[in-house]
Amino acid sequence: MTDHIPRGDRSASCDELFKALSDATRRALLEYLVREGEQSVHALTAISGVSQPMVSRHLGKLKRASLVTARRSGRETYYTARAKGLAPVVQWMAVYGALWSQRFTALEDLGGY
Amino acid sequence: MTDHIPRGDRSASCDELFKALSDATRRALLEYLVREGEQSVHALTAISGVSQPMVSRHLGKLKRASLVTARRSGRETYYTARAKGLAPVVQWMAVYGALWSQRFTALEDLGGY
DNA sequence: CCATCCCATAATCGAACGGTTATGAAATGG
DNA sequence: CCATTTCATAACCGTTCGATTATGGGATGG
Repeated sequence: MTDHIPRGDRSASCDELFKALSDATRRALLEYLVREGEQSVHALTAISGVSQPMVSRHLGKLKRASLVTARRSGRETYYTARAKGLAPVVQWMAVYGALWSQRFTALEDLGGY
Repeated sequence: MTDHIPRGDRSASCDELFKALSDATRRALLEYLVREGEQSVHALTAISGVSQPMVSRHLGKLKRASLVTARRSGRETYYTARAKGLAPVVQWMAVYGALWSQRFTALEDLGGY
């Protein structure tokens, strides 16, 4: 409330976000977390197709990009997709997508071409 | 009309798009094209902060990602931001952003900033 | 014509990246 | 306790990437 500008420390920069999303394996992990909810590294490794250390590193990047959060319980670490993480990218798309459509008067119906 | 799914041949894959958007210089070029409209490589080089060959290569990537089009006129090449290029990413965001918001019932301060 | 301008490509370099195996550190369970 | 599970980190390798300088090839204009 005291905070009009929501540029919190947990909000990643657009650059970091786009970089995090630019890898297919990372997106697959993220998509799985979105669809299935909180998952352990073990479970994510099972469906990722890459080694466990690689999964950990990918999750680390997603975490640094504020796209996931980690919860440690015993010897397992559970990762969860973070809701507000995509906000900066959504905003970027809104700004440039909007200007874009506006400039071209939306002769594109997104479905028609 | 025969085509319900907008998966046209000129539409780049999500992977290619995210990769194209993952570089700050490339995004700056794209943003400039969106704001200022069609520009020559010369003009883009002037505002990019990198060398002309690098601008050409960045534009090449944006073009391969279907985010810009090129028009050659004499010895100059004019690049234009392409409206429909962002569609796959917008769709991706819609799908996962939606599920996300739904799951967390949030999207709370997205309007705040 | 010839010098010039605009652009693209080639060669090259260092940094970053995705991936692997090996190792180590906690927590769990028999 | 000791073996095992779970995860993270380290060391390493090949590839990709961003960026540079150098080169070449078309248009342009004196």
